[in-house]
Amino acid sequence: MSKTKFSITTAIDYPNGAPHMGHAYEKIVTDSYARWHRLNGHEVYFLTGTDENGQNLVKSAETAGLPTREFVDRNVELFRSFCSKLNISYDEFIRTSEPRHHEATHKIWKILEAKGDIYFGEYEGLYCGNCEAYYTELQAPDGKCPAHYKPLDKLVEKGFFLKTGQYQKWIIEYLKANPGFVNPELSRKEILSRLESEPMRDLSITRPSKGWGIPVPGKPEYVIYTWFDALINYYTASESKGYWPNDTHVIGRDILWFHAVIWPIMLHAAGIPLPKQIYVHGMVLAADGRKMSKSLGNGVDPMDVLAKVPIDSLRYYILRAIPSNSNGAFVLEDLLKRHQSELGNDYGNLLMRVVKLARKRIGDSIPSEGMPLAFDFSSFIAEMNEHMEKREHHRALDRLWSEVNRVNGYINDQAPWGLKDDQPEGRKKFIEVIYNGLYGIDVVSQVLATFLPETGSKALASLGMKPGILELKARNYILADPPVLFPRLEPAKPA
RNA sequence: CGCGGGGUGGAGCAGCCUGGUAGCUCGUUGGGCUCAUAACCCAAAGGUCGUCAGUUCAAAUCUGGCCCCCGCAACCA
Repeated sequence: MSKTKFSITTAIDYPNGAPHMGHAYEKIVTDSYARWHRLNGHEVYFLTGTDENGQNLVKSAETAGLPTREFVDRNVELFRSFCSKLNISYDEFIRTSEPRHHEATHKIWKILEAKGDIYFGEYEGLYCGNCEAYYTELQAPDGKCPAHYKPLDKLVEKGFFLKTGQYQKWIIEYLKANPGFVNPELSRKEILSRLESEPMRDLSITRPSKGWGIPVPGKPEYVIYTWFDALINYYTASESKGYWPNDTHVIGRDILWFHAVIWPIMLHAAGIPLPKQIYVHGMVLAADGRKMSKSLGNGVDPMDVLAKVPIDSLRYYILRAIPSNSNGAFVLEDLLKRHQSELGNDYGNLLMRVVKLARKRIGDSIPSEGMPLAFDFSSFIAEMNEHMEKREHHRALDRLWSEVNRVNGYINDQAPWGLKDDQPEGRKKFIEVIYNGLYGIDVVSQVLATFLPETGSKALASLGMKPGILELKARNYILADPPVLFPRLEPAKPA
């Protein structure tokens, strides 16, 4: 019997600098869904990668004083090692500079060109020479560049266009007929109202070549616009491994338009099936509630956070404290608080108190035979599934924590330390209570490992278990010295 | 009148669709326990639900006005 397949992607990252908190967020969220499906026995394909085309990279490389190729390679390495630091369990890392991606892009280009959906034309717009970018009248209502406050030039540029306009009606109808296609609902409504409010212009999909990017087939003086090729990465990688159409594209609000409108139109026009869902996560805001930005200097570097706390504290914070479907502020103090109270005191300490007591009074081997189970976790698992299915991981973690508290409460109620070894009934009851404490930790940790892989794995190791096997039944435990999973944070010493 | 989201005890959020005891997590205070990372468990205090008006027997919840905050606004990754 073949396993259920589940394929999930992140947006690919633009490597013109070091990875930031937004990248961390998207990868951690996507990773958790991938791991959740693996725990459920599904055959998972998790794709991430880098978007390596576009003039901005050429510019950034110049600024850095490096050849573009070298600059890009160096930054891509940063993204790769970033993923490994965050314990991102991707199955494939695609780079849009790879030949296979160039080939796939050309293939789709040619299909669309043959259909007459690509044409050569002129684009007229307001251009800022300093930004090397065009602005719309909405962006620059006074005709001045919003970044440089200088008057914009009216420029006419020749290039290729995709007839997105003629698919406007189709995409509107598709979004209406498939309410689950864009999740959450408010993102779908937002896209729909924009689509219905004004006519769509055709998308300019080429730029004059500066020797970097994917050349237009037969017209090497032009390169293909980054967005046009970038979106194709999902298809290039997934299709070759038998995972197209993807189940979920995980993206940020800022790139919703391209994923929920342009990408479906490209696929539809080329006669390729659409991905099943676009899941739009919120944006990580700075502590002041504004967008993290270099110019405001309000950003938090994920590497700085990792210097203070274990990776799983960051993962936990990002997954639980930032709502899955809206923006949330990243407050370092709040993260540190949760590290200590929720992770350390609630969960870490639960493991410690039960395992230590067990090893002291029973020993390392705790057989399951004859043990009545005090917990029924089936509704917990069912509710976790519901939350994850709805892409509400913050609620899933909330739910998970109520189980941590439940097990802690059970230990307190039963007060096994008060049960005496020299009375047969007391001894029997003691072992039962301890067994159930371990059982609770076992189940909770199996589920937790999908969000906090390192923590779950360490906790399970001290029960003699491995992550990845969730069984709601009695199992034999072989105990080992439990590690301090979330060390208490030293109060900042006065300098 | 560009589109959309939000304003609920100290902090972060749920509830609003389908009006009728305002719920959760953290924090605070008191108690319990002593197995454990001074951790855990129980209890309590704390809110005129942004504001003004309307509908209603009854509004955080429905309607309208206003104020404030935020995201997006298509050639940008």
